Amino acid sequence: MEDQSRLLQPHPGVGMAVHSLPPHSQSDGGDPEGRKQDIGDILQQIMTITDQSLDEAQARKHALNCHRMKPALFSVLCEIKEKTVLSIRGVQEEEPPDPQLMRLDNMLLAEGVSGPEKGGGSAAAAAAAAASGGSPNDNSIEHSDYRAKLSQIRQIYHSELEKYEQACSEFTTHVMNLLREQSRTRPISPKEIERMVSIIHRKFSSIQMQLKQSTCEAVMILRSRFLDARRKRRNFSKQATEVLNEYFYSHLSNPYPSEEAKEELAKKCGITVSQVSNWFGNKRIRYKKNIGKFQEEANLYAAKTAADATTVVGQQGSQANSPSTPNSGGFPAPCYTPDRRIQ
DNA sequence: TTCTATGATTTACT
DNA sequence: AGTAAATCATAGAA
Repeated sequence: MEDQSRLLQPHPGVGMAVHSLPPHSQSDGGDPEGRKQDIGDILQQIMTITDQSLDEAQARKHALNCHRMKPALFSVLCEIKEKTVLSIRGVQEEEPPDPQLMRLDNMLLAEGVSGPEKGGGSAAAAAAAAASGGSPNDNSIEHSDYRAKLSQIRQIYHSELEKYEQACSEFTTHVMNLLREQSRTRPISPKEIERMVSIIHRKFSSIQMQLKQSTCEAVMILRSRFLDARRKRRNFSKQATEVLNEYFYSHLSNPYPSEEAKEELAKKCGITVSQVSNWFGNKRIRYKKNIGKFQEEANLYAAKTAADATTVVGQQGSQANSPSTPNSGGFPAPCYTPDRRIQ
């Protein structure tokens, strides 16, 4: 605290620079030549202080500190300082927020890497789902995989960030202590300390920026891999296709399975409900577009269901609960409508 | 390599 | 929300 009060305070009793030395310096014989010699000596000592060993330098420093001319020299330094500080001031003050950094921050926030952790990274999953426009309830395997990888990235990011912050604050306090220590021998304004701190922070934030950049890259790579995986098409098993086709052709007049039916089909085929929906969507449109092409297939499945029906009918009586007649043979171009199905 | 089949995605509509 | 229609992208056949 005592140091602080000393910062840049013109030494009491000392007015202007070299010309007004403390009175007792003049009692040194009052010889101008001798005084010049004296100052020259001191300056010489200061200049050569770096050439000495540490112990010598410490001793010298102490000696200089106690020198009777020290206050005068100190005040000179203060004055010089005051002038230079004035010229520095204003040159660098404003710190415009880096657009690049803001972009990175925004992206990390959007991806759920930075910002508050929401229950098990669901924010990230939601963000991914929203970004890809996919239905959020399927692809659970990929989703969990993606989430796991993302939370890993998140973890690394945060631990690194913490490390940087710790290092930064450690370094800052170290430098501040150093400056405070130095303020015993040279005048250091609080402004200067502030400046130094901001320089340090800038340096560290540029390192942080690198971290953010590489984190963003990692997320991008993960994202693209994830999306690629989703886009990668795997044909359904023969058996699954058979089950779906069976349903489709036996419900040809109304090939719109209910939610329950879809679930059942999904279970039978080992695929998701939205895959079933996709399949029926594709099938309807493709069948409608080119009925002729599907004729053979239709006949095949019609015969199949008919055969199945007869075996069941044998025991049950009239027609099985197949809701529509699998009008085998000539397929009239059915005109599907989502609400009142066939027209 | 090209072509076709097919699962997934996108867009627009109701 | 569910669908039609167009489109994308890849698997698998030729």
